[in-house]
Amino acid sequence: MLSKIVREKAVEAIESVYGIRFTARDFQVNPTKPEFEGDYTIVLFSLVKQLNTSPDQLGNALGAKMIADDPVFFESFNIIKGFLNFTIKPAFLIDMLNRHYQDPCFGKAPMNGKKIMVEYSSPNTNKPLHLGHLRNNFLGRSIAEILKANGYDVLKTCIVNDRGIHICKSMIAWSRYGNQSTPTSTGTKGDHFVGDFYVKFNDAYKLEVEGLVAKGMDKATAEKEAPIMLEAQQMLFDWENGKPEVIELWKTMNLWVYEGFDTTYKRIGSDFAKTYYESETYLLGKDTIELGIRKGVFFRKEDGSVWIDLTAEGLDEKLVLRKDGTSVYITQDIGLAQKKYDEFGMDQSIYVIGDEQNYHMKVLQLICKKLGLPYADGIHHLSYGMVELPTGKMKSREGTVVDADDLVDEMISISRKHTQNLGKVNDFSEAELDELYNTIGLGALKYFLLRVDPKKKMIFNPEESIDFHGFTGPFVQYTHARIRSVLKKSIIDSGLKDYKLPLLKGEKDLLLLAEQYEVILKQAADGLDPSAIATYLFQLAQTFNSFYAALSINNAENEEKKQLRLKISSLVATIIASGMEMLGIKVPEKM
RNA sequence: GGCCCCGUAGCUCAAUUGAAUAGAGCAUUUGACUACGGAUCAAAAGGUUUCAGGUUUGAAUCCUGACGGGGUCACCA
Repeated sequence: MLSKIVREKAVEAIESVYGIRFTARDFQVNPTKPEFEGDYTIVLFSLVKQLNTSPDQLGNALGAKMIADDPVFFESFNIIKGFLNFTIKPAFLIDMLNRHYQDPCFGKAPMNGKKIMVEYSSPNTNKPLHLGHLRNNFLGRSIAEILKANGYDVLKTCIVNDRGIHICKSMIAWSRYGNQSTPTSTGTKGDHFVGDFYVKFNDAYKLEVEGLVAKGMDKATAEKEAPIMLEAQQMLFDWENGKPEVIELWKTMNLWVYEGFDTTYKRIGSDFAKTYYESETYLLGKDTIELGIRKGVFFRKEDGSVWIDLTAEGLDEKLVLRKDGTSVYITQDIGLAQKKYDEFGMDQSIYVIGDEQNYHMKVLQLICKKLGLPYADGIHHLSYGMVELPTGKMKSREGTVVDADDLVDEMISISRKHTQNLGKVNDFSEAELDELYNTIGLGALKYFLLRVDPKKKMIFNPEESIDFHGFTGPFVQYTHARIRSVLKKSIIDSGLKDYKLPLLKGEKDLLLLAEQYEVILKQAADGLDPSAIATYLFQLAQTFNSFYAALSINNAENEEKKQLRLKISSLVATIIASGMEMLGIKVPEKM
């Protein structure tokens, strides 16, 4: 961690020269901009004021002192307009290179004894997964990997919304229009099969409402009185009362969906240590509500419904239990939070949920805090933005949803086309080719969704397919394959112990960049932000490709340079493989 | 309407969380394979960071206001 080392050395130097102890946060240390000479820069302005001196005076005093104290670490310094730039001696970088050039654990932290739960995916069992779910799945999976690399004991969980009125809608539609067909009998993937009936329900519902309105009923009443809707509500009632044929149908249809989800999850690489089903947890939380009433956190209105008053916190009054005693969404979440904590006792719990639920999650955490629950502070909502089309939000009712399976298929088929055009893997078997197409197609898709800041909504244009050139997954994968190919042509010996030649720009750039990997990993974990890694890996790959074009590796000027560049290449490939793994993306040896 | 989020090149995104001349990719134009992989590299062009004020040595970043876009305010989940 060069920036940290420079910072610490600066703190010491200031103390010994001026007798004042600063903390590391009082001033900034950045990598030096390429147009200036140096590797790391101390920004002097914030110090000047408190030390009552000029930037030049401070810079000279600090620079001289730091070089005198650490002549083996710092080579030189210069001051430009309040910026103190240091050049680092190669020895530090060479030492790092020797230790880590093929170390898969480079940059990762040792176990810290903390347990984190990451809940993600959380699908409904009434329709297939779409592009928004993909962002959720990739984010959740990636965050889990990043936290693991930072020393946490990570537990991936998923809550399946397998119950409720929306599920009954598919069931009603199938009863009415299904004619006993099944995914097998129609050759349809189970989740799509059920999803189609969900659409059928909405079509039929719309027609019935229109019919009632035509007969003179007002729209709001018609929406409540449409026979198909009443049927669905009756079915939900029957389900809750355990009516055998309803439960039977529900089980059958859910099974179809799970088979479909399973296939998709396997393809995209989502897995969970524990899956919760809402049908098994929706009654939880009621006793917590009772506890809250006793504690005075909640209050009961005359009609029997239970509420919490959050107006003091700038929010509203929020219902936590219906007047008939049944639970609402938040009641279940309160219960599930408790259950998870009872089962796993984690220090933190991360919910990967879209930003349309910001308010809900705020309320959830606030309630847990007011109840004095031990896990309240550990709740963290990883709120991500919607994936939108150029025309706006995706809407299932308007058929403007980008289906996950379709998109994955398309990505794989594009990667097949590209690969075949290039014709570099003619020695691959059919099975190897299929795996390669998968690796590249999914790599492009995952990288596309993970390279932007999770908090921001992003736009996906289905008209233009996802790119395979430039700032993309395949670019990074290509760089890895290229390095592996070069490395196969030579042997790395154990030399370089006393490397004395100066480092060329391309060589030093890569070493400095590689050195930052550890900091990037930490940043990604602290900010729950995989895009930090995606951006970094692209920069690393790009820097390598420039280096590759400018300097020969296997035909270097001498053996020492050759070994240096082989090791640098190996380090870069190691970091790419490690970083891509955190994004859930595989890297091929050849492509 | 209340509350929350967002507005950066033609398009999609960055900017080390307040620092030096705001960076990439795509698209456009030009150049580079008998040196290790051209899914690459080198270069050109593209910006009043929505607008108007303010704080600061320093603002895309912080504050105020306007304009534009989105989310949310269910006894739905």
